[in-house]
Amino acid sequence: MQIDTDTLFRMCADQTRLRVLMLLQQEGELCVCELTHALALSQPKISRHLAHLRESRLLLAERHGHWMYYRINPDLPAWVTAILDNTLTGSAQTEPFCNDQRILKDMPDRPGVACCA
Amino acid sequence: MQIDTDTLFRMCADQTRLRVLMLLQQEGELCVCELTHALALSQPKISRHLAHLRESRLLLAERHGHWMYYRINPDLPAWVTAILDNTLTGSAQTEPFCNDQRILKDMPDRPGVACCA
DNA sequence: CATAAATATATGCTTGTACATATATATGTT
DNA sequence: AACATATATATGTACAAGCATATATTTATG
Repeated sequence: MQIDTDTLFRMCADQTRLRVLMLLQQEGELCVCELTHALALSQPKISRHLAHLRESRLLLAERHGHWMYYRINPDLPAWVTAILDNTLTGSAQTEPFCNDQRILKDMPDRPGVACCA
Repeated sequence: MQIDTDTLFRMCADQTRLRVLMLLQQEGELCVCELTHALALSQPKISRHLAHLRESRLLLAERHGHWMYYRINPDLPAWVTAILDNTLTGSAQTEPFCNDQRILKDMPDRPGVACCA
C-alpha cells in the first residue's frame, strides 16, 4: 500500500474530505447521495472529492445497482488507520462533524437501509 | 488548548512543516539554525513555517541567548500527540525524513550540544 | 425487444483564492 | 558590529468551487 504522509495530510487538509472520511469511519459504507445529503453540499463537489480520495487510495468504491458505495480502504497501513481513529476522537464532539452525523441519521429513504425489518 | 483538526491537518499538509515537526518529535528541542541545516532550506523559509506552527499552537518557542529554540507544545490534546506519534511511525523510515535525521546528527558545532562531555 | 426517459454519479473547463517561495530588509541579542 | 532570527512585499502556483455536461445503470414505453 503506497500511501505517504504527504498524500494523507493533503487529503485530510480539506474540510469536505475530512467530513467524508469521518462519516465513513463511523458508518462503514455510504453512497454518494447519502454523503451529499449529510454534508448538504452539491453532488459534483462531493463527487470530485471522492475521486481524490479514491485516487490516493484512502477510499474504495463499489457499485451496487444505481448507487456507488464508498468505504475506507481496509488495507491501509496501521499508522494511517490509527491517525483516522485519533482524528475521529478529536472531531466527533465538534462541528460540523457532529451535525453531519445527525443529519445522516434523519435522512429519509436511505438506499441501503432496510425500511422494514 | 484550542486546536482543531482543520488547523492540525493544514499545518501537516506542507512537507517543510512536517519535516520540522518530525525532527522536533524525535529531538525534543532544536534551534532555527539546526533546522535550517538539517532540512537544507533557506532561513526565511524555515522561519516563516515556524511562525505558522507557533501561531497554530503546535510549537512553543523560547529564546536562549542568540538562539531561538522550538519544541512541540507539551499541552496538546492526547489525540494530537497520538497523531504526531503515528506520523513518525509512518515517516521515519522514508525520505526525506530519514535523511534529515542523519544530516542533523552529522552537523558540526551544534549550539546546544556539549562538545566535550 | 429496442428505444427512450429517469436516476445516480463522474468529469471538463474556467475562475478565484489561499498559500508557498524568494529576495530584501528589519529586529533583537551579545 | 556580528550573528541569529523574523518579517515585508511581490510573485507564482496548486487547488477548491461552480457550472455545464457526460457516462452508466435501471426502469418505462411503444
